[in-house]
Amino acid sequence: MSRPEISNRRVTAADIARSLGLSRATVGFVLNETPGQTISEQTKQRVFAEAERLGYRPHTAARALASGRTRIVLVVLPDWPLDFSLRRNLEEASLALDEAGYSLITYTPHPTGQARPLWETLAPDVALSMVGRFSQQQVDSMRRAGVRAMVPDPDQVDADEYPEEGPVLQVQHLARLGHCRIAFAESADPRIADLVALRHSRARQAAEELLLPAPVALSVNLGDDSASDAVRKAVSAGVTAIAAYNDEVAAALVGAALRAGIAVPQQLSVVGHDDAPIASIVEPQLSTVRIDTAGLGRYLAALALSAAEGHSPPATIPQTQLVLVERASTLPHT
Amino acid sequence: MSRPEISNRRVTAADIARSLGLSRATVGFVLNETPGQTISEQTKQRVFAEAERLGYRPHTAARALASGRTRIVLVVLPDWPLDFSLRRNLEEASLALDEAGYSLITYTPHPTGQARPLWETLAPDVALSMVGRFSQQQVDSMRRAGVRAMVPDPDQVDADEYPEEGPVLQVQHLARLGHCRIAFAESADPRIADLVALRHSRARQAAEELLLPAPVALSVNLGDDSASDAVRKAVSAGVTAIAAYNDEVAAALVGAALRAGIAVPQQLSVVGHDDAPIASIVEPQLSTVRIDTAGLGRYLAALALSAAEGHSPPATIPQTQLVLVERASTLPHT
DNA sequence: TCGAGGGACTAGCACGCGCAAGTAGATGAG
DNA sequence: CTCATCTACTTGCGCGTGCTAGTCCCTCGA
Repeated sequence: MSRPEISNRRVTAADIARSLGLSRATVGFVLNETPGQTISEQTKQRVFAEAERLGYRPHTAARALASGRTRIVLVVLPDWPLDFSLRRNLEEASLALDEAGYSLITYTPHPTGQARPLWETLAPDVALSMVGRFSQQQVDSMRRAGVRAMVPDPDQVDADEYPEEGPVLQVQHLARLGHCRIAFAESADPRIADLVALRHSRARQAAEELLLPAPVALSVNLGDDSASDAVRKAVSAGVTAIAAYNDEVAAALVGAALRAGIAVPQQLSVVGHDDAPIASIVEPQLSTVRIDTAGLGRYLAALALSAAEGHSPPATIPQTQLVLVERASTLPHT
Repeated sequence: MSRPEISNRRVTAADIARSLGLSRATVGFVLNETPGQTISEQTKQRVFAEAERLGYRPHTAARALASGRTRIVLVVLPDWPLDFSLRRNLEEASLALDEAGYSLITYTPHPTGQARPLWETLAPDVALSMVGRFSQQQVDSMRRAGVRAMVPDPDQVDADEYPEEGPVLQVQHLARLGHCRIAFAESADPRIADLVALRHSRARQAAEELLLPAPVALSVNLGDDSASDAVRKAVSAGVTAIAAYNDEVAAALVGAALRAGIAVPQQLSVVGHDDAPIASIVEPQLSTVRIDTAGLGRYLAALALSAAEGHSPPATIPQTQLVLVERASTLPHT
């Protein structure tokens, strides 16, 4: 019934206390659910109700100053455009962190390195790298800025890499369709060279295990004509099926093939990776590998949280479910 | 534990003062170059030197609490992948802001909208939208969170509106090809409803000026079958050409048309917007509108700064050059 | 009757900084 | 010599929270 008072000042915990005839401390204890305090249930409810009524929002800066923790997780991203799946991961992670009262902020360091790195001004509780390990210089800078935890932990050298199983699924799928001459199409973008190489090598391993010849290596640069060259190279090498680094590369190959008069999937099968929107947009729709991005995102969040609160990290990388989605861009070899 | 003790505490302005036998206020005045204070040159130099020596970094949270300003500029980005030029412009803006003591933080609101928006926890001084105007709900939320300035300014309804000329180019292009029955395909995504509506209305205006009937309104939701419905609706309305909100929508329409046995561009022309990578990936390659964002970065920074400090905005909007890139998805009406 | 032992709170400091209001000493005008 | 003015500082409050160290009252056992 009673409307929140109209005032340009922001609502503080002291306002709640005053309006309820309580002390600031009590209000703080209730709102933070501080352990070791005995507050009557009735008072708690009154505080919650009044906070709601007044539209109270804790002042982040004040809280950070008092507690020494910012409740910020800084995710350091590489300089290349985000894969669809990575974006979804981050969204999922952000949601999970938000629930725990943390904020996820993304940051791409500048190549020039002129500006102060964002962690110096934000002083996040946790810095999480999606680019590999932090450099010693970065680690020092973060420590000085008060970053209490980093992922991967610079003190622990053992690297638990994400087991890229997607390319394995791609190759197995193509093999099951009877394709023997397979190619793997890399993205030529140097900034993602590591991940590209990893996926390529996993594809090679998978082929080896299936006693297939090593995949022909193709390279596609989005934005120029290299996809046409790649298709030409593949065809002249007798390739009947291509596993692509991701859906964009796959789509580029499909487009180039069609332009060259090569029917997809009748003459050439192409399988993508990530199940990005583009996979179901293009014609023919792409067979691809779907990643359990939600699970991965939650894992990321759990990793950051454990680092923030000093728990031990989640036991294992969840066996995220990869699924090969069969659409129209792959067909049995004839 | 693991490290030899290096004075665990962070360096504060009080440390500098103590070490120099000065008061904290003096140090503060020097470091902030506070106007209206007379400090001897010698003292200034000693303060600067000592700050440097001790590696002093102002505590952002404390400063924000005391001054009421966070010196953060929050750039709200759309949910689609950023093209390279926009990325570089953001970097440029970030650099320029850094020089002025501000930090640029990017933020992409979550589709689910479940998490608290980042501005509530960061309380930036300025929120800058790259997605069109902020919704009234967002504006209210930001005001409540203490955001002092927004770009574009929600109070100035017509000012500094980015003149969306892209749709005009699309319609003019289609008209020049002889198409009369034109449709505009919106994205159904509610997150970008404002920008979608703006482009749609610009397309409508352009059609009107060319004495064409108002474009048929189509709505496409990436990820479901709505593109097929849209194509069906367009064809039954006698439409021969579609201007799409962006390249993804355009690609989805092209895919759906092909699947329905409608030849693109022979029976249906489609023109996209943004010149995103997908535009040159799909087959047929999309005619689209390329946005030249050169210089936009520094302009953005200047815009944010003027909003932050209450100056009048920079006079000159750089004349961003829009170009219609003609590819294979549009043909003259027969 | 008294004191111990809670339950339910409150008083108040610390966090690091910005900034308004003061103050001691030097200088110059009348 | 007095007083105003200026320089070069210092004192100290307040920003909104988190949290330690109480305080007050009520109940209960002896």
